[in-house]
Amino acid sequence: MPDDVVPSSTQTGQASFVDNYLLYLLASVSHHASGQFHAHVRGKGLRVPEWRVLATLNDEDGAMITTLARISLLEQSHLTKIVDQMERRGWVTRRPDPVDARRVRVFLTDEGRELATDLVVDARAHEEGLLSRLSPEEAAAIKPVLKQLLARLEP
Amino acid sequence: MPDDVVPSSTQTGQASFVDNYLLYLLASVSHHASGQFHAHVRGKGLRVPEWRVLATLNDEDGAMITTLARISLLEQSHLTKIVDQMERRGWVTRRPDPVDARRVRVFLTDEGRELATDLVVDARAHEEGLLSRLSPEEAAAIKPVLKQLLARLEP
DNA sequence: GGCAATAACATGAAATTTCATATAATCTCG
DNA sequence: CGAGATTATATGAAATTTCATGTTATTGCC
Repeated sequence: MPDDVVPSSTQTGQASFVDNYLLYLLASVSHHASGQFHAHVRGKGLRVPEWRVLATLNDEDGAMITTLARISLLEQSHLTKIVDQMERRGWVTRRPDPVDARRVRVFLTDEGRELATDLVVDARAHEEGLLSRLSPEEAAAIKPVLKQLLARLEP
Repeated sequence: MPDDVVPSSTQTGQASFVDNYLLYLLASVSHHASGQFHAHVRGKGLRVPEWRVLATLNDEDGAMITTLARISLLEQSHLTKIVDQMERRGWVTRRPDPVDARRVRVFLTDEGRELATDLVVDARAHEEGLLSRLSPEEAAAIKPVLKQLLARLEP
């Protein structure tokens, strides 16, 4: 067993740390899988954060800026700027909350809702394509596991 | 069944699109789980991309700029700048590839290796904490599923 | 060998994102 | 009721990240 067979560096390929590190696997899968759909989103003339906001509003129209930011995984001040843009583009409108004047509620316009609806259809189709790459058992397991981890994480 | 019980918006909370969308679950879990460790990394005076590069080099010292960028999920030109910083900080050094002079190989300095080693220890501990929040079955399933999806994704 | 095509890295400007802070409204509670 | 604390959003400067391109080196062919 000559030791000159083994390179001095750890480039032999097997069990490296990163390739088996949960946070890396999550980031990597998210990066590559989302990357595919993000290319589609950009092709339609949207930026990624805009797509996130549309999808969130499609679920819960009239959400507050802060809520949108939290769900969209964006900073509040960043989200304010995204909404500025989207308002100029005619996809959303701001309306003050009748109860609490500090709050700004963001609503989809008709055009925005149409765009959101279309993209959600595309997203569902893309998701199906992703899940079809897994065995039925794996496909059935992945979302529950992620939801469970998420549930035990945020609080 | 009076319809004024149901708000006009879809704020009833149950099955929204986003909360069940695979790419959102991945992004969200990655965001929140990594966020915890990233706070630790920043507390040690590193930026997140620097930690990624250290971890990658710890696995494969002397990697090329392009390889580092791909593994670290960063753009090439961005990675060049990260390496600039890390070189100034004394954590890595650049050396030309003896075979192909276009290539730049990045090596950990002693200080960089020490930092990387420490952080990998911390990362393993943090990962254990995350996995402990799942049932044994879930914990056993998550990495294989992610690896499988990743394997069927990149090519 | 030599020329076109490709690959690796660097660079500066542009775009995006974050940070610190300002403004305004609401809440808490003495 | 009112002063201080807190919450929601906006804003401008600073930092980060991306984009387009430049330079240098290598490869593939003819």
